[in-house]
Amino acid sequence: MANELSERQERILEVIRDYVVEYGYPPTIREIGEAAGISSTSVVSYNLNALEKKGHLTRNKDTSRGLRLREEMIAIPVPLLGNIVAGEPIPIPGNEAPEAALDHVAVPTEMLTNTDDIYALRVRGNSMIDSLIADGDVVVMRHQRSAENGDTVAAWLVDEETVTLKEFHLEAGGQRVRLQPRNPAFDPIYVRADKVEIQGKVIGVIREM
Amino acid sequence: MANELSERQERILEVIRDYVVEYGYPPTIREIGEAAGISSTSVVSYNLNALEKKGHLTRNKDTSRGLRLREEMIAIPVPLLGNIVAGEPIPIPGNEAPEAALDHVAVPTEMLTNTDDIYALRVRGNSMIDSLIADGDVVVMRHQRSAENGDTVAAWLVDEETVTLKEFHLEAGGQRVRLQPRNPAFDPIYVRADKVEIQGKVIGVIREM
DNA sequence: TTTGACGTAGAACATATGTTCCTTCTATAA
DNA sequence: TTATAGAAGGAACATATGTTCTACGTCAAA
Repeated sequence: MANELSERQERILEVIRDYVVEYGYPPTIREIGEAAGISSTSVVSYNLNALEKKGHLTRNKDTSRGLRLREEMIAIPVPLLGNIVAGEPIPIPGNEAPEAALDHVAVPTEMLTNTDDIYALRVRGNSMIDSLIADGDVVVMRHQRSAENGDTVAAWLVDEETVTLKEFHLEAGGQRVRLQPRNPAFDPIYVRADKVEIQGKVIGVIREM
Repeated sequence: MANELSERQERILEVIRDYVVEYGYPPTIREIGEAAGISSTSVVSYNLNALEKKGHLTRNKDTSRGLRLREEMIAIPVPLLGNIVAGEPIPIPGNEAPEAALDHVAVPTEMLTNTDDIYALRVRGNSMIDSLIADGDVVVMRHQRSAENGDTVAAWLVDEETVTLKEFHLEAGGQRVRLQPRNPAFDPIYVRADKVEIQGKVIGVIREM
């Protein structure tokens, strides 16, 4: 029973997408109508409600431009705290200086659940190449001091005084940590558990070319 | 001369960011005022104009919620056309079936200039590991049949019947193509120019973990 | 002190924009 | 055919929302 979209509804969705991309905010009912070739505002509203019922968007009553696509195309501004270099610890998102962010990068919403403790770093140098991360990449991080097996974490190697991004595995009854590169062409590193400090979890990588 | 932001303006920017994340569209002047502790709409408007002059956002006259942050947090919905597997040619974004997209992924605006001919593919398998791309990654592509030196392209190797993502270099007076992995630990491939077909240019990679 | 730029308030105003209501048209079931 | 529901069109309406104008306080230059 009509869970598919009418041609008109497909068109409306497309119009909204295009509009948001162009202007950065959703269109009004009249703008949708104009772009979709619908003269009556009530008809647009009618179809918008139908689209909401079918789960393609959300409306906010009595609110101008008060709609949002389910596809959720909004990207979250994440503070870009600086560069990550192999020889230095990772800067922590301190409450002290939230203004310290160099800039912000847009991160696709799907990549995030809650936005607290999330920050980004631009990678300098190719020291992370064995974890498939190159010079210039942006890594999206969640700040945390512990990790579960299988997490890709930023680990501070106490002896080497180096940060590295690797897959975390606690072994030998918690005595030893295996840091597994995400690139199968490279070998894991084994370190005594007390010689590793977790600085955060890697939740995403964004590379522009 | 006052290119810095006043405390109030910082606050307004923050309010807008939070609001957009929460609702998917920008706040009204009154909503900004309420959240920032400003009683007068004209003051909000005044500071919005100041922020526009300083380049932090754009306003659209007489338009409700007609503002957009320069940081450009909108992500663009890009059609996710399918999987890329080493043994098969890359699906082309055909006008025939624009509905063929499996899904859409949000791509940070900065990654894109114009949105035509852009599509995304999910990588299956680790055959692209030498270009720092792993199983599960999403590659953002621009469809094109030619490439310039230094572009990272999706290349179809005629003899091997394989697609690979590599840096493109035309050498030997156009006779030979060098396909350079983006990972310095791997060696380049040399192919006769007529044995390579460009299928598109890689403009970005998104990895969620 | 006076002047003027800047930031702030509050109220009035104009209009941008969602909603409601009444009709009309079509298609399908009774 | 008649009845009923879905979809569409148009106009009137209510209000959400940006703009304008006047006034006030502060601060630095003249």
